[in-house]
Amino acid sequence: MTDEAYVSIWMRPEQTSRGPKPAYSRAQIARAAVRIADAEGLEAATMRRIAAEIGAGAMSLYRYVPGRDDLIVLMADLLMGEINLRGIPSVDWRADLTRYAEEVRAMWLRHPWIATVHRSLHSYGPNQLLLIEQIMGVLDPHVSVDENLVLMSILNGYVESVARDEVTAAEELRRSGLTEQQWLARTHPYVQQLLESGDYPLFTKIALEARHPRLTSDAQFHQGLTRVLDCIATAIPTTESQNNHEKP
Amino acid sequence: MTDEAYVSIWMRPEQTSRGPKPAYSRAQIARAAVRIADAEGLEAATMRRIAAEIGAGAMSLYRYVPGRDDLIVLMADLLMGEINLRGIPSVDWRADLTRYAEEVRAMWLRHPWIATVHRSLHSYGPNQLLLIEQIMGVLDPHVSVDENLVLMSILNGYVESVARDEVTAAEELRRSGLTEQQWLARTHPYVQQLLESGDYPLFTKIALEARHPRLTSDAQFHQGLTRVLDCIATAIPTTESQNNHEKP
DNA sequence: CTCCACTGGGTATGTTGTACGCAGAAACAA
DNA sequence: TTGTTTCTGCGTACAACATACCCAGTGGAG
Repeated sequence: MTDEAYVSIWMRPEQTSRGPKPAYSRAQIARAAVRIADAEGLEAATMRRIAAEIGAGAMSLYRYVPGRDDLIVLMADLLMGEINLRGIPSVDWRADLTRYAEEVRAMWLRHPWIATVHRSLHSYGPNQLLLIEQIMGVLDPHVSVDENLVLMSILNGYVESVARDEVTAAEELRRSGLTEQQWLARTHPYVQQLLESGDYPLFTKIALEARHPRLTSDAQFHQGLTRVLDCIATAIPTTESQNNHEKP
Repeated sequence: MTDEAYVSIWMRPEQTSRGPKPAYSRAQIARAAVRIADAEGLEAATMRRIAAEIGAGAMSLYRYVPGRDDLIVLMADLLMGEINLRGIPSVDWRADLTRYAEEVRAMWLRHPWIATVHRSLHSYGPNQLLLIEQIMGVLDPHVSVDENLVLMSILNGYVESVARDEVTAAEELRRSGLTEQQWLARTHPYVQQLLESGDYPLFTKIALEARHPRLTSDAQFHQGLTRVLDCIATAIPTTESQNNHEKP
């Protein structure tokens, strides 16, 4: 299915000309793979397992996809399509970016395995590209393209890194096969050892004094998000709706 | 080497009591693995390959490390030890955080495979924990622990997400085995197709009008970093050295 | 009706992490 | 010193993986 000048799966559309009608489709295969990865992790989504899920033989998948890596690219783009940005951009950029951040994080939590997928320009499919269009459209009326790129890289960096931490922990818990209580009980001795060693005073300060880690992960997320959006606000020249800053 | 209540490799220190003197060591094995991963990617650092690198039999490694995943944890902590933060915290928090950001990014570029490693609390080794101590120490005199956590998560999010994008591209190039020119020539048709489709006006605007993507990656990185630090500055109550803002 | 580009998929191969077992070495107990 | 125990290095073996190759069957093009 590949030849020497292969670039990406997006340059190799599904084609059907002569011969028997295909029994399956890329979308069907990708959806089955996502289902398995959601439930049991990306490493469980093997070619054989995916094929079994749709009732096909293992080697049949290679009629639709050059290899497993390309299939994962398809899966990732499917996920990007789940992000619902209807009504964006609106008149309220801050609300738009908040909604975007929440949607991205929610998608990550639904599909924790996305943290293991490498994404770069040539792997961007239609859904990812559409997302870029919509999100760049939010600040496009207010700032230059260059400024827009910088600000979105800060926002995306924050959102993805928080989401990454959350799903890393969630995946570890799932992989362990333990309940959350059991897992915490297992991890506790290590934390205890660090605290008692006395070598890590600031880590100790975080563990003992900080209220942030005791908030719900939702609240933690929004706390940082608010700061990021405040930062973006200062970069926007003339805003009629100057947002409410609160300093405790 | 593992039993039912296994937590992490940091709870299982290297021990030597009875029996023959070990011929190798965890550190030696981890260093060899890092060397291979740097040169050929993490997937090339197989147990057999690492063992061969130090002149051992494949199964000998399991006398030092419970499994490959734990070895990768050791490798990651070795990398954290490369980050040189001598003289931090100083009196100038902005210089400190800039240096930290640059050091982290430089480390990522030296070891691109770090992007594929999942890190979470119970995988944090001594070097990672020391890094946390040092970096939390920078703003500790100026803000509350909670504020500090939020601000550092924004900074780390930015730094790691930019570094991640850079090393993803670099790894793709390496994996292709092509020169940069050849690689760009390969990718070009896809970009061209996107531009010509007319479906992605903002993507087109970025490709044609933006100057940001034409800067060196160093300059791109520092541009966003400056903004992040400006954002942090607004969260610090009384600063004697109010930094120079420039608005074009 | 003939052809052949296509399909589904069985079999086979090379590579991986790692379980198991064994021979030898070093510390301990006598 | 002399067992005895507990460690070491590591060869062999195995299950799981992605996937190359092959072949039989199918259905639109001529």
